[in-house]
Amino acid sequence: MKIGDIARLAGVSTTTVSRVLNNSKNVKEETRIKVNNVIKEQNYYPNMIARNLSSNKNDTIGLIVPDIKNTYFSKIVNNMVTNAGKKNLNVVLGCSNEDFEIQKKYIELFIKQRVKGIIIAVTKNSYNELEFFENISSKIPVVFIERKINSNFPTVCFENINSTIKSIEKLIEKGHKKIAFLAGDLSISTARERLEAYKRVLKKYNIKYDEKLVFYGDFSMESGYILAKEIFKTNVSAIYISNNLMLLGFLKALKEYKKNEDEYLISTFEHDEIVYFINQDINSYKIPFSELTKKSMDLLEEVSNKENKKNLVEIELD
Amino acid sequence: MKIGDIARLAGVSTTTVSRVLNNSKNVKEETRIKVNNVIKEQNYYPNMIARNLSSNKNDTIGLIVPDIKNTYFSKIVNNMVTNAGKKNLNVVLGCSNEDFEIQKKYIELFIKQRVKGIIIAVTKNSYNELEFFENISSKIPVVFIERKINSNFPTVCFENINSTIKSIEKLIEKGHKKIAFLAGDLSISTARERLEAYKRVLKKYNIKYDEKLVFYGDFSMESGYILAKEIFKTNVSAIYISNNLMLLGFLKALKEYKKNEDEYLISTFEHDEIVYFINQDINSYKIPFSELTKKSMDLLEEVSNKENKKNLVEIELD
DNA sequence: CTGAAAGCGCTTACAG
DNA sequence: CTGAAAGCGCTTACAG
Repeated sequence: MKIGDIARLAGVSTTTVSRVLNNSKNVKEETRIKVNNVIKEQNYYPNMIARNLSSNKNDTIGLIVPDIKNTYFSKIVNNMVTNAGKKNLNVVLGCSNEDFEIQKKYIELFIKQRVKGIIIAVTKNSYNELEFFENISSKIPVVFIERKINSNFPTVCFENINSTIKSIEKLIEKGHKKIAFLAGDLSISTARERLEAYKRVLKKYNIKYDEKLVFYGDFSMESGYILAKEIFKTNVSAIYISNNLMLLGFLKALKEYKKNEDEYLISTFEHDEIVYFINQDINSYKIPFSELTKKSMDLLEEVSNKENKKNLVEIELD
Repeated sequence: MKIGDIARLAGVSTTTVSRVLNNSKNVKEETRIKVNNVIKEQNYYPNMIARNLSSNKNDTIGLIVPDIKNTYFSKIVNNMVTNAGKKNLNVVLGCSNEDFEIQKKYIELFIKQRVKGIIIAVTKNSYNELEFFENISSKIPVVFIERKINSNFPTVCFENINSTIKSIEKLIEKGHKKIAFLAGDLSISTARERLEAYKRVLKKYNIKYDEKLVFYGDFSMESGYILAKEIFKTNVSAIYISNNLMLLGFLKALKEYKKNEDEYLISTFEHDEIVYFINQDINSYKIPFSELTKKSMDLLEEVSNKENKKNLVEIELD
């Protein structure tokens, strides 16, 4: 069943059927009804492949995330798919698993697919590959989300520095001066920014920066678990943990070592609802993922039309 | 940059470029090299939209899941995308959120997109809509995963009944005769099959089926939480919980009521790694998600070629 | 081993 | 308000 069949059955030209399909103004009401009836009767679905080719448009966007098993990213995926669906846009998904080569493969796949654009939360170390991303961006609209690679590229992310400062202030307000910091993988912008925030807030409160209180991890549960054991050896009782997975690793260690829940006061950026089952008192943000996905789709649209005024959209948290 | 440009620059016809692009046999080595050089130089990516239209093929598959925030399904998505990527197939994703109308919208979107086929874990109650699915299946290859709707439709899922029987036997082996059962949403096949298994295993061990020990939930965390409180009123100490989310709800209640961890012996179908942080002693399966996704893609291929011998592929667990 | 030409199923100026 | 015809960027018999 193709547009020509509908045309024949309705006794009109394919042009007219196309107009009806696209809700074009210039169709007599009577004709429109006649055509729509045939479409209904035949249960006809227009071929978007053909439409996209001839109109040089595309209604699918490519989304690439580094780790969909991490609930932080599965929430992003969920929101993106849902918000895209509302606009009748499809989402093709790539999971890079933090591997640059796999990420590259998905990007190429999506370029060949001539998707409307690519929205990407890059793998670690991607900020070393600016040339690659410049090249890609010249072939297809690209919007970076969650993780920045460079201020020249269109990016939508959450405001990290002030948000993290506020989180750490909550610890200070409770009287803590010795605050441990669990850093994420510093080849990822969010990890760097959160560490920067730690340094700034200490300065703000005239607390001396102590290198021994900074523990370098990699955003994984494993590293949170390992570093927890290091922290147990110190006498700190307040901690900022740089992401949800490291928090889980930390909590796991807490449990294994039969530590009391309130032995540590913890702040983190975001954590899964699941954590409420373990410890109620962790300070974190409720992250507006839906806003992130909407704004990234908006920016993608602007980039497509080469009308993006600003490249960096930062979403404030509270 | 299109195939004609490459042809011109290489001094050959578009036919030849197309042959090179598709690794066709009949091209002189010299020509192939010449063409490939131009492709490299121009950083040319063939337009798959056009290829798909003219060859009447498609290299993307549509995947629809009911709830991607549930780690059970995000694991399926992750494995599907990864395994598809290895075959250079794209995956467009739909998240139905257990809503039949949304599911329908994604299906129609994917049909219009003329995807290679649809792999779907249906929403609850979908088994009431056989006519709809028959209709769809006549337009596009469809493979059902995880949840069955009817034995006439191509389906890949995990073996539920014997697997659940074995899980419950583990409780019986430890001397338990009074075993509570937390049922999932019975409009979903997996919930029905697990309940059936419960009945069968009781019969097998000559344990009287006691309606009061069956608690009807809906697969949600919330319902696990609520039913836990009911269970606390009874004197059972062994429980089968029908899925991962209900387990979490149960554990949450356990914690809130300051129950001892070993007060209940629990079996379940699958649970997130996260549960190890809460309770080490829960009996469950390690689910081979990768196998599910591979077999569903294989079956989709067979269905496409109308050469599927059997409609139901059940994956045994151990 | 190579190429001219028709065709995939749509859209879109253009003409009326 | 409607339609004939060209075009989107490929593939694929067919002929040589």
